[in-house]
Amino acid sequence: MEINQIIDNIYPLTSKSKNLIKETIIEIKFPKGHILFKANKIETSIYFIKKGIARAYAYSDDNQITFWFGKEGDPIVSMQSYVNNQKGYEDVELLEDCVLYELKIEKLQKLFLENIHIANWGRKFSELELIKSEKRLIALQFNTATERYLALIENYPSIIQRVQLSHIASYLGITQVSLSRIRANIK
Amino acid sequence: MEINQIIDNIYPLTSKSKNLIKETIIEIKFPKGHILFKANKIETSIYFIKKGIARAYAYSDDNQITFWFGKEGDPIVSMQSYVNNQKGYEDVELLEDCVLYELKIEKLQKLFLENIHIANWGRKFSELELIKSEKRLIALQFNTATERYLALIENYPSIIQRVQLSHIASYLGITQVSLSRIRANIK
DNA sequence: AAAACTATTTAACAAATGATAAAAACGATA
DNA sequence: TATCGTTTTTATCATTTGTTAAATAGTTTT
Repeated sequence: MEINQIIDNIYPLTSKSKNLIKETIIEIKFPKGHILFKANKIETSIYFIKKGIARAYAYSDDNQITFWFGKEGDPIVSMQSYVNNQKGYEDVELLEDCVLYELKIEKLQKLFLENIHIANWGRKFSELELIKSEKRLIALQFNTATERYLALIENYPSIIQRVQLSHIASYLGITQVSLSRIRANIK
Repeated sequence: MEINQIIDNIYPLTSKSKNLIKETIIEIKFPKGHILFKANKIETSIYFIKKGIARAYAYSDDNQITFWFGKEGDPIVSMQSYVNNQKGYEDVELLEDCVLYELKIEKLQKLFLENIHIANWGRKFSELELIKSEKRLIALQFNTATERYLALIENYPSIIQRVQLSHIASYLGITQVSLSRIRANIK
């Protein structure tokens, strides 16, 4: 997805303000398997996905638990770094060859203080992420694993083709074995 | 908690900007049991809790599931109304006699467009709520019910005195019976 | 195509949680 | 204090999910 559309989908800006954001952005490619963010590190950039798919995961004991997927148009953000300038707890791995738009957090925050339209764009950005997070939280609390799996393939059918089931299982809050069972029961 | 402190805890403002927000705020009291927000309704206000405690819940089949608690200093927001001007899915019930600060969403949004400091205050507000939501999500996905219960009483010991266990159980994503079992096993 | 490696499914048993009902504890109030 | 209503705990059994290991399927490499 092109950067103009990504920016405007969050909150439409005049081309003047949009250009101020775009001047801080560079396009950058990474191969499949690249680790974009490392846990326990303060990240200095956020990204938007032009092409590709990524996951964020953290460790629980020895095993990785995926808690976020991003695809074309989605932002990749270490919230602890972005909001509090603190170390994040997640790795982000690219699951396909990716083309990303990179924004330096420092430059963006400078724009927030200088340009009210961009400040409101940044406000809207967090508001939309908050809505996503809240919906995800409620799904996890209200729905069974089977319901969450059906909702996922309903909302994003091609994820099954693009992401391996072990990652999807941990995203759903269950083991891979349990997901396999659920898939067998649905048919 | 006083409104000046609540505002400054989100993002410190000059007294001039802070006064613009404070001019839109009224203090208002409600008795225990009052239903502040109703599901399937567009809410026109957000609140901050000066004194008291509240919960948000929604229905799953016939039973209420609590997915949020708020205490002194916390905001009470129907995110769907606040962000998208759409109907929310939650009721908010006051669990004690409460003193609240009320802000009309419309007035606040007008200030966001007029005052860059307030726009950044609004940005920070959502960012902080987002961090809370993400932490909650990860706790739900990573930790067992027992761990979530222990973390809750660690972070907020007095909640056991202020909120009945059936609400806490659904907040933790388990039944009341299951929570009772967990509590019996801990001792 | 065979071999090596990885991902997914299946099986068997253990542990955690859900559902329902009854008992006990707690609070409010007459 | 006795009674009524509500909340919490306990008990029992069913269901779901976890754990471990082995089997199968799918991919990549040689």
